[in-house]
Amino acid sequence: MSDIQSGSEQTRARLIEAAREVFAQYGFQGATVREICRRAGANVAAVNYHFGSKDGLLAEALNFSGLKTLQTNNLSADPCPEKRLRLFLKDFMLMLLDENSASRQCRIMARELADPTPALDKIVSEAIAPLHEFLGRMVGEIVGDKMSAAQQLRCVFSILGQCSFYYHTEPVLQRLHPELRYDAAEIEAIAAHIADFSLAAMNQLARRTA
Amino acid sequence: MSDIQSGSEQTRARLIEAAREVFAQYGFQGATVREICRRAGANVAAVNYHFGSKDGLLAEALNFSGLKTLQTNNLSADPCPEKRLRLFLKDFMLMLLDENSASRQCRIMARELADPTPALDKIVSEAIAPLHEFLGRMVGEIVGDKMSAAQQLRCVFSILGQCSFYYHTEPVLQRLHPELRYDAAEIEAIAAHIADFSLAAMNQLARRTA
DNA sequence: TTTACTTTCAAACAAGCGTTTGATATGTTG
DNA sequence: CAACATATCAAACGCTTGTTTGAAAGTAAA
Repeated sequence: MSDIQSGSEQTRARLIEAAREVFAQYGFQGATVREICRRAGANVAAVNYHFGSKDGLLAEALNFSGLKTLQTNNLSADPCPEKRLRLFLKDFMLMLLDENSASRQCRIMARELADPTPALDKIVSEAIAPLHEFLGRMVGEIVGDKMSAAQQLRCVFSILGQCSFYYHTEPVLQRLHPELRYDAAEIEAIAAHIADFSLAAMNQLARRTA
Repeated sequence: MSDIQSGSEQTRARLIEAAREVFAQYGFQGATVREICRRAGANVAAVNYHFGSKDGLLAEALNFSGLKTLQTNNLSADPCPEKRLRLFLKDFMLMLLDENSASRQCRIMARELADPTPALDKIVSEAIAPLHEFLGRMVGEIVGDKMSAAQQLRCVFSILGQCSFYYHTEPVLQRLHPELRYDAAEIEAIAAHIADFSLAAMNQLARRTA
């Protein structure tokens, strides 16, 4: 502990950072321990020494802080739930589509959905379940008591479905609409559309059943 | 050709069928040639003999006829575009979520999105692009000329996003709502919600800009 | 310095992968 | 029948994988 960090802690941190890159890029199956160690400048045996196994490294590489701060900041942003939904969608889509450290976490999570490993349990309980509850409360504020719980849940799914579509369909859009790029302006336009579309639907459906 | 099929053709067919199972279950990377041949009751060398390679087998295992007939049947079902959208969503969600041979094709396609191989080009050009155009025309009939082309495209994405969400999020729902099962009644309820939600949104948005 | 412990490393291990090989049946054709 | 092309097979090839090993280097206290 002569330096800021012990050598061991530095290696651990570099391995975790490299693992996030490689897991996000290739998925758990496609990622190789050797590539992670190469990027971290560490020996192949380092992963098993510090994390026990490749699975152990994945568990430590997960990080949901970005998603959590997004939600806590949103709650204190505005009293109007419609405005909070618009704000949430903008931040969420930027996190999902813009290239940043949080989007890498999203990539890892999305890959777990397509090809679950034991890490999916942690992802669901610590990230997805809170997100569903967060959006559930927001939808509840918007439609009031004019919808059943099942209807409200499906509205949450409709919102999340629209968001995740743009994420999943990126390789398709590159082939069908190569002129379309996910720059900041485009992402905000997408978020605005999802907000318009979803609020229009919820208001109309709440009015109809009222 | 003494029998109904030559022995060679039978082996080919069994390999393709087994490949669809295994690719859908494990993805292209996770699927092994040995497992496919075991299920087909064929020798390990059979894949390379009949299809050249594992990639070649995947290319032959793709089949979009279910998706195509769904669209052609839909076009002649009803003159009213709203009703056609409802019908399409019911059929599409049944294909996506109910267990049948078509849903296996969807699994293979979805896995290609998460982890593209050269087969994605064929999937996009032969299945996804026609589907986007099909829905684009339907949305155009519904909103008329009250929306820009970009807005209409985003409405198509909103509809497809809601559909694919229920597919992608199945492993999550098993953990969060284990009581929820994708039986025929539930799938039809989901399809009806997506139709209600999307038609309410499109009608409201078309009215607003008009 | 000696001792004990932690961390790194090159090398190897065992298992699994897609693919290839050459022999062996199988069926068709002259 | 003989000759030939096709199809199947056990076996092996070359390579990559996650993991293990035992020695070497580094670090800290006695």
